[in-house]
Formats: sequence, C-alpha cells, structure tokens
Amino acid sequence: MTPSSSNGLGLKKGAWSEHEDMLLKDYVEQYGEGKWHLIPLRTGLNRCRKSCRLRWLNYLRPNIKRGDFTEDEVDLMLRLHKLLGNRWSLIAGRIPGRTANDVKNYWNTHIQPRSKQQKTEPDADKLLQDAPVTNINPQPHTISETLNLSMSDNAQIVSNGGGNLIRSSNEGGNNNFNVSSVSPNVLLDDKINKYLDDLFDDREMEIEGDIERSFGESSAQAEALNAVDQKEDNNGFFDFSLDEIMWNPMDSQQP
DNA sequence: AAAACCTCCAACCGCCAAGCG
DNA sequence: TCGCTTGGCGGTTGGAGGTTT
Repeated sequence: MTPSSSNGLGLKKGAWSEHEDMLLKDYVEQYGEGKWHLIPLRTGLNRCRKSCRLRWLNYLRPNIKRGDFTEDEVDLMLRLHKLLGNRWSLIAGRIPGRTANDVKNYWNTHIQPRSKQQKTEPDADKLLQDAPVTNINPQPHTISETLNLSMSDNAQIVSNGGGNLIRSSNEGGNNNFNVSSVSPNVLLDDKINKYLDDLFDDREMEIEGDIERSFGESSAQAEALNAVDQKEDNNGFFDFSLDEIMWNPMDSQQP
C-alpha cells in the first residue's frame, strides 16, 4: 500500500488527501450515504466505491470518537464479543461513536494478544508469581460524565466526582455495603482477565455445546441478537444492564 | 545518534447476501 | 431461475510513528 499507488483501472489507492476527504464529505452532504458507485461520476474523485464507503464510515462520518477506549466501552465490548463473536459491526453499533474497524483493531491489538498468550502459556500464573511484584496504586483518572453503568442489582460502579471510580456491593441485599475505590485501569485489567478466564472455562464450553445441541447454533444466536435489538433505543444507544446482555437463552427466566 | 524492533490503525482484499432485470 | 451489480462484512496487510537497544 503505497501512498499514491493506483490499480489497473487507474483508481487511486492508499492514504486519502484532505482534498479527497472534502470531495467525499461534500458528496455525502449533498446526496446522502449510499450510491457509492456514483461518487467518481459526481465528484471526480478517483477512488473505488469500497474505498469511498470505508473512508466515510471509518473516518469522515460525524460523531466518530477518537482516542483510547474508555473502561466502560471495553467492558461492553468484552461482553458483546462473548455474546456475538467477531461480529464487529454489531458490536460497534452498540458502542456509540466507535466504528467496526475501531473495535476490530482494538480487539486485535489489545485483547487477542493476551488471549493467545494465556492459551499458549498455561503456566502464566506461575510466571506471574515469579515475576517481580508491582504494586498497583489507584491513579487519578478523568472519566466521561455520562458513565452510568448498571452492573447488576447488587454491584455498581459510579464516579465519586473526584476522578476515581467507586465499586460498591450489597451482599445478599442486607444493606451492608462494601465500598472500595479502584482505578479504571485496574478495573479494565480485572475485566479483561475475567473475560479470558471465562473464555477458557471448560464448563462454559460444555454449556455452549448444550445450547447448540438444544436449539441449534443459529437459533440461539438469533434469540440473543433479538434480545439485544429489542433493547436498542431510537438513538442507537443501548438501554439495558450488562447482566441483561449476558442473559443466557438456556436460563428459564429472562432478566 | 542511529539502527532495529514494536505497536497501532487506516486501508485494502476477498467473500457473501440482497436486490434487480 | 440466473447472472449481474451493489452494499456490507471480517480478515489481513503494511506504513507511520514510537520505543528500545
């Protein structure tokens, strides 16, 4: 992929220039999304339809978020991936401002390497024990004000207004709350590690096997997808608790 | 200071499904 | 029904920039 290479048809490939971005933006503002094949005709842009569509979806579209994924975005991604697999567009559709490419890239660079490492190094725990101990101290961290994750009925994560997160739990509903302050980074590691633990949990494999035997894979998946779709509000934002995402069709009671 | 190595992510590729004549 | 076109998706690549040696 050279910056200004072209294919056999004379179509330009590689990185987009500001001028090309402007042409594409103008086209979409005037004609709307779709009809990508008409772009070269109407704008003189020497790019193939696929390239135009991708550029718009992954870069030029309004409201695309840039920068690191937040802790709640990663948490949601992990859970949705567990439910949906590598269906990046579906996952991205439920993380506002993130594109399928963003999600896929993040997964491939941050999550997958750890997953592979854990798979190929069964003695990872021992190695960690032998490694020099690092004390992880809570660090001040700015988070989005809109963060309001509902984890479950008896465990919540909220901002304390001072930049740190508070994890609270109400064990057994007896009004005895355990509250601890944790940094988002630690939470993130917790969640990723928890996910990876679950991923290789033999019992879970058995359960999934049961689902496929009982319903057929497509049926279980469709049911799960419907559950997610029904919860989507008009703005494309999700309106369900994380426990609900993890609802298992095998469970007798839906949350 | 510079070479080697690593990480990230924008962009490309090939495939598939839907729509249409 | 068949073949073509188009939109869309997931997997992969490779260049840019950062980090380490």
